Amino acid sequence: MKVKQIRAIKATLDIVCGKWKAAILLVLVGKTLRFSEIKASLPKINHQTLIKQLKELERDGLLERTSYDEAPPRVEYTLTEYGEDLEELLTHMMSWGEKHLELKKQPLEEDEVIIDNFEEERVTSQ
Amino acid sequence: MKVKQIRAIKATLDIVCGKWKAAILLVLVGKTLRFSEIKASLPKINHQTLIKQLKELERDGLLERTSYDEAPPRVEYTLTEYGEDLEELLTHMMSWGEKHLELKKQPLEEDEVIIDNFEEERVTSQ
DNA sequence: CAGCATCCGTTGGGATACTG
DNA sequence: CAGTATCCCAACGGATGCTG
Repeated sequence: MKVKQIRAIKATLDIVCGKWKAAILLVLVGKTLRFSEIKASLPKINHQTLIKQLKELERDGLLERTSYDEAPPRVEYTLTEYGEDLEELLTHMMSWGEKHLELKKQPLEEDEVIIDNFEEERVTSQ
Repeated sequence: MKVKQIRAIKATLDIVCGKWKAAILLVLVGKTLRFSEIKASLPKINHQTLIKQLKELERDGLLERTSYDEAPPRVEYTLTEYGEDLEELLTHMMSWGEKHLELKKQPLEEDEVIIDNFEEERVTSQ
């Protein structure tokens, strides 16, 4: 076992493990959205929290922020190459998570709506 | 965008995002280890913390705990099918993380030793 | 050896209010 | 509209001490 490996994994997790990080990234895949549009896609996220998480994602090089000097202000966010690369990984996580949730006898309902509150009661099952 | 997808991803992240979870899982891949052996592989982890994280991983169905009624006590941990399935995902995370770390001009040094302290100073680069 | 109970400091998400 | 500046609280990792 190499430290190298676990370091790389931790690096990934540190970036993606924020409560809304994955959702934000998914929303932005293949698109360029304004702050308000992201917010609209994630109704339950706190305004301030969204700003923080976007900043972190920007700092970590996953997305690019473009600020237009207008009134009213307009700011757009796009995934960088590395952000887009993450989609594949997120899909992978999704596959595993689905299988695991089914195992736990917590079948997911079909749901076509926009991302709303995906957290809710996480069954701690103890 | 479906709530379903992000829920599955969150389920995965919730399980894997503990500070030592990934390391513990990696150590256990393909093996059956005693508590003390896991502890020995992860010198920097706190005794109590390891117990907690193992319990969570057990609760989440990733590993199985076998307690032998002996003196001194002996307890062994093995990955379940679902735990083993995670290896592929962890490898995927590793690939992405390596690429990302290289981008950040923080090349990783080769290191053949056992998992030690892989965290240390995470360069926040701001 | 493995585990429990307890306490503690830090952190991260969230709420609120205010700016250009 | 987008962002800053604070404050708050719950949760987690970690430290210590005790048990069979």
